[in-house]
Amino acid sequence: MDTTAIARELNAWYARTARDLPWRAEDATPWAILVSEFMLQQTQVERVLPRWTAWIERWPAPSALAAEEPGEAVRAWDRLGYPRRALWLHRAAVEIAQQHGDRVPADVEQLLALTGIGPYTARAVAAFAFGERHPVVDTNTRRVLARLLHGTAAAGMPSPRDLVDMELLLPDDPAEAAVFNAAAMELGAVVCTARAPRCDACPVAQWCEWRGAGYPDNAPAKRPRQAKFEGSDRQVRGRIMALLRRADAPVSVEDVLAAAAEGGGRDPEQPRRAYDSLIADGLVVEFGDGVRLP
DNA sequence: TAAACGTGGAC
DNA sequence: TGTCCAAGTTT
Repeated sequence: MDTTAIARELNAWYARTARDLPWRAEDATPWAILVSEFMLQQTQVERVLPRWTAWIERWPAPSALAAEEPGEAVRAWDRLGYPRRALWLHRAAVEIAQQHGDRVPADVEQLLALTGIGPYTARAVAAFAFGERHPVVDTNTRRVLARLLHGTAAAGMPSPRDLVDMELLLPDDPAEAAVFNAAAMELGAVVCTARAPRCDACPVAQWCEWRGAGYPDNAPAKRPRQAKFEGSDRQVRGRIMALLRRADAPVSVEDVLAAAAEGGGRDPEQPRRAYDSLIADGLVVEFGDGVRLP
């Protein structure tokens, strides 16, 4: 396995074809990159683009966001999903403003200490915003590594081995390594896709173990698939959040529970359960005799 | 450690 | 139409 050739070809492909995304621009600030990573967690590029642009324009620095109420972050988050991320991003902005002099830290350990930043995001920010050499492994890269290195149709459960695998291919030069991290993600996102991979467009197809084995249907066991969304507590929580984002004044609990019940679910306790969970998450707060965003 | 956490696009 | 899946993190 010629790891040097793989890195060279993949980076050249990236230089040739990479999507022109604003957080990849030369003048993108570490804060702008950090915001993009929060938004991109479990969320596709196309849906993130308009929210990211508005966000960076409105809050060009962590301190600008930190000066707002958390609910403003939740509102600006709009329908990106998982609104707890908006709360966490606001919290991270406060931490950066107060503890790091309004500068996003470059150190992985310090990034990991920020709210809402885990192993992926910490390394992504260190690599993409500061050019540090780290293996950055997301779901796209895990699939690419699974096929290229292990000859399996899909990745298994996330594991520390993912970082070891990536390190095997990662160029020594930090700048090239940063590009390679982005290129592996890009390949997984646009060519080596989960459903219908476009191997004819793949710059590293000649080294791909899965292809060499004739595309066996050998995907390792994965975590059980997501529960049905229709009728779920998630859906009900989403309804409540949509109502409160729209409201410019506190909403009565009765109205909130009524909106939560609109789907007409079987479980009579579901509206209250969803409401209580939002209170527990801090996404909804009681205010006077009503409720609103925090 | 596994479950919980939104929303929308693709097929 | 229903299922899969998407730049993960937290408790």
